[in-house]
Amino acid sequence: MYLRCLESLPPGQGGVSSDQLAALAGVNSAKVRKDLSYLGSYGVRGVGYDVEHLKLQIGLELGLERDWSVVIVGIGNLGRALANYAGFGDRRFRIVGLFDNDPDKEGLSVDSLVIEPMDRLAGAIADRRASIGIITTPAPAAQEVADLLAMAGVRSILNFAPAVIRIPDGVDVRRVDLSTELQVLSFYLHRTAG
Amino acid sequence: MYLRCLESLPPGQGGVSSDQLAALAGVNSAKVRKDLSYLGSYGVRGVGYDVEHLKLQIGLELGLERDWSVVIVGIGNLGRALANYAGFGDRRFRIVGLFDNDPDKEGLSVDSLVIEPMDRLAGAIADRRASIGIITTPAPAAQEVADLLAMAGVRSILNFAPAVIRIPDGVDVRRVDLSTELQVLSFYLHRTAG
DNA sequence: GCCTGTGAAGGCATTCACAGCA
DNA sequence: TGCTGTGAATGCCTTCACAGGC
Repeated sequence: MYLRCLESLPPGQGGVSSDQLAALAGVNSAKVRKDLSYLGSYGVRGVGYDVEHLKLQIGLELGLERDWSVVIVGIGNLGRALANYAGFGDRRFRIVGLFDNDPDKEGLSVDSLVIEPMDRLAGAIADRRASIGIITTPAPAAQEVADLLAMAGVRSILNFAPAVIRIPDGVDVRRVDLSTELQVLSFYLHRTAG
Repeated sequence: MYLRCLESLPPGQGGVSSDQLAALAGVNSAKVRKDLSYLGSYGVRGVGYDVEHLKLQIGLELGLERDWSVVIVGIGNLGRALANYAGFGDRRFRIVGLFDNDPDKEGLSVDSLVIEPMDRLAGAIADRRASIGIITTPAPAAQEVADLLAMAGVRSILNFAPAVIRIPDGVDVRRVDLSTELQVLSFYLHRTAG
């Protein structure tokens, strides 16, 4: 988030204080300083942080100095939207495969990639060295897809299916659940008089 | 999340224990009990919780006994995907408006709704009693859209734009940031070797 | 015997507050 | 004077552990 805030700064701006960054990120300035202190002591007392240096250091810490290859499984509306999504961090994340179990979709192309059948998934992950898998299937298929991904060597999964999936140790999952987000909003609306 | 887990249970299952629910949700059983205890004492010692009753109570707490009207601003790939998204909680959330500032998109229809220009946004929110707004614009437009939404009376915002937006008190924002999610995955991959 | 409800303990993240340095 | 870096204080969330009830 700090990286994003730094990138939104005008190019000329050489330095930034924890107060400024806190305002941009919507957090407390002490938190900014403590967070950034984990990277090392890159700030200058009385002055602030050097924007370019900080961007570089955060990028290094996040592992953004290299590209990561990504496969997407489940090419419905959401999968297609993600495949087209230009916002994937300056192309640090390269999409190298689209998979769907619907034979009718096989061979259709989305953003210069061709949709492949599920039986090619494991081979493709190995061949193309994919380490991230995105699941955009319906909920019932999510666990099976996660198993396939993990088995084939994917070590990080972004799960958009509305289901909790279980994976082996060493594989990391993050869940993005649109309908849960809406339900949380519903809760707040309901709470604050409604 | 518990609600989702309960809904995934076979219809016949009358009761459920905190241990079972914990396994489904991927959390500690003490946490389940503590969380559910905020709803009231609906469990029976030695037995567990009644599935149907629990679903009802959670739904009530979340404000899901009524429908909420939603507008989506920014009808690119992601906005379109969300408009089509059948998974919006059993239609508890009704999409009542699609808006985009691109004149070429005006009048196009998506899932039985027609894309409208931005100058109709405020009127539509008032007329159709929308209380939730979804922002799927590019980052630079997000703040302006958020201001418009808040001004027009929307009280909850789901922000998919990769930007931190500032809104008046009384308006609630949740952020879903796909590229941040990927960067977090990148961090873990980077961390755990290679 | 089994499972809930909950005080108490523990752990983690945030914030405070200020010493230290430019 | 201005702003960082960080111990100490705070507060929150999670987990433990067990009394209480079926």
